[in-house]
Amino acid sequence: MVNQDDPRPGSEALHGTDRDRRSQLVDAAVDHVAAHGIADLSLRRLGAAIGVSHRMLIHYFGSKEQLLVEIVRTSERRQRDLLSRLHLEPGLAPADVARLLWQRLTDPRLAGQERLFFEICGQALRGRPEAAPVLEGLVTDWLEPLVAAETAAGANPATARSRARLGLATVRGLLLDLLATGDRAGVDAAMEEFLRLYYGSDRT
Amino acid sequence: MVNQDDPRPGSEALHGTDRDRRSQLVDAAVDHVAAHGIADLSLRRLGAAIGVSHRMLIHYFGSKEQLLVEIVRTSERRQRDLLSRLHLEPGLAPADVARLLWQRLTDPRLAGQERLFFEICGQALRGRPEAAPVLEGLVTDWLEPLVAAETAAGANPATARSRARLGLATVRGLLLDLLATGDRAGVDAAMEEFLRLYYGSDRT
DNA sequence: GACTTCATGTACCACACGGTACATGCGCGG
DNA sequence: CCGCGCATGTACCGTGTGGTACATGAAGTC
Repeated sequence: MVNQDDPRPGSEALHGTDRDRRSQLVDAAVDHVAAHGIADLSLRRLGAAIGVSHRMLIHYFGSKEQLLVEIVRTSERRQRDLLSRLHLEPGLAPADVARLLWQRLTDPRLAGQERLFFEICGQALRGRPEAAPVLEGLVTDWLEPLVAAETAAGANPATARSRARLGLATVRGLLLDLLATGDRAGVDAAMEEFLRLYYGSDRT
Repeated sequence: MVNQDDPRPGSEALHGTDRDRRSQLVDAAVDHVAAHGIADLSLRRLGAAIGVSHRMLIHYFGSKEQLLVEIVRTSERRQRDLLSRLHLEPGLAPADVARLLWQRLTDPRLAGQERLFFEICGQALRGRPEAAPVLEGLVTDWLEPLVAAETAAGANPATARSRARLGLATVRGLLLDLLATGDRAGVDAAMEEFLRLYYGSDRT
């Protein structure tokens, strides 16, 4: 009765509702963080925002650090889901696939997530531990499918890797531009210019 | 004798040594911030690091906010100086100019500054007020010289703008890739691929 | 040589933070 | 109906923060 908190939340002691509550909390936390940033997050404010006392966040996640790890992981998963959920009808030209992907990425409803992405990058580059694992997958995780697409399109492996890396970097750079300036038309035009260079001027 | 601090540092009351001291402090602060990040900066730690009491930082800058403004502004100025100090001998092909600029930007000694750039971006995208002014100049300030270079190379204005925007975004995306992965060779290869697409395969 | 000015330091304040101890109350097994 | 386990809340603690009041001492002035 002295200490009734399970010191190992997430262990086998958690079943059913408890696990549900936990993921429900982390979902709400990601939403809040996508909207308000991760920089000056405090357990108290987060708790107040999602309707729980900061005590419970500690209870479910052990510490602020672990909660942040969970938030970052979940946010990453959401990002990746967005790509994998992109089921394309076959017969589309690569340039059109890219254009479609760009359209989805720049959906204003995703702006919060994209901002969060760059914010987490900034923190991770500083060595903030809970954001550091992101750096690993930041490039490589996205590279694999892109390389696959390039090789399928007939590029030799080395070129495919460079081209994939280039495409990823350009998309991110333009995304940053869009978030900073909000100049949708200008950024879209730059993207079109890129597609022209990347896939050739003929849209097959 | 009650309050001997000038409430308006930077006003006409500051002359000579005072102003020098101030800029000396902000220089040291930028160095420290480039090395240790801006996220969890505290006046006390910064003061200890650069050899001054946190009291004096308040004295010279009025508040932490204003100090951060100064730091960001100075860091920006340094970045831009880096570009303008790039006096190139004429007769270089645009692709070679770009390659040279890329070499300088990716100098490991600049890694701290580059990281700081992305960190500030992340914060600014969140609406942190002292970083917000950065967003304005983040694209446009760099676009002007690039557009000038493109038009000089014979592109029509609209295309020049899109191409400039694209080049800037790609450089930044690849810079982020480099900082995250450290894979210098891979990123350089992607850059070469971009230059090939951007300026054509022939290196005049 | 007394007076003033001002840069700098020391000690302090109120506050918000992460984290902990303890209370409370709900839901379920007997 | 009881009793226990557990989710949740409240009150607290130590710490570090930005910012302020006041002390101190070294220059410069008349």
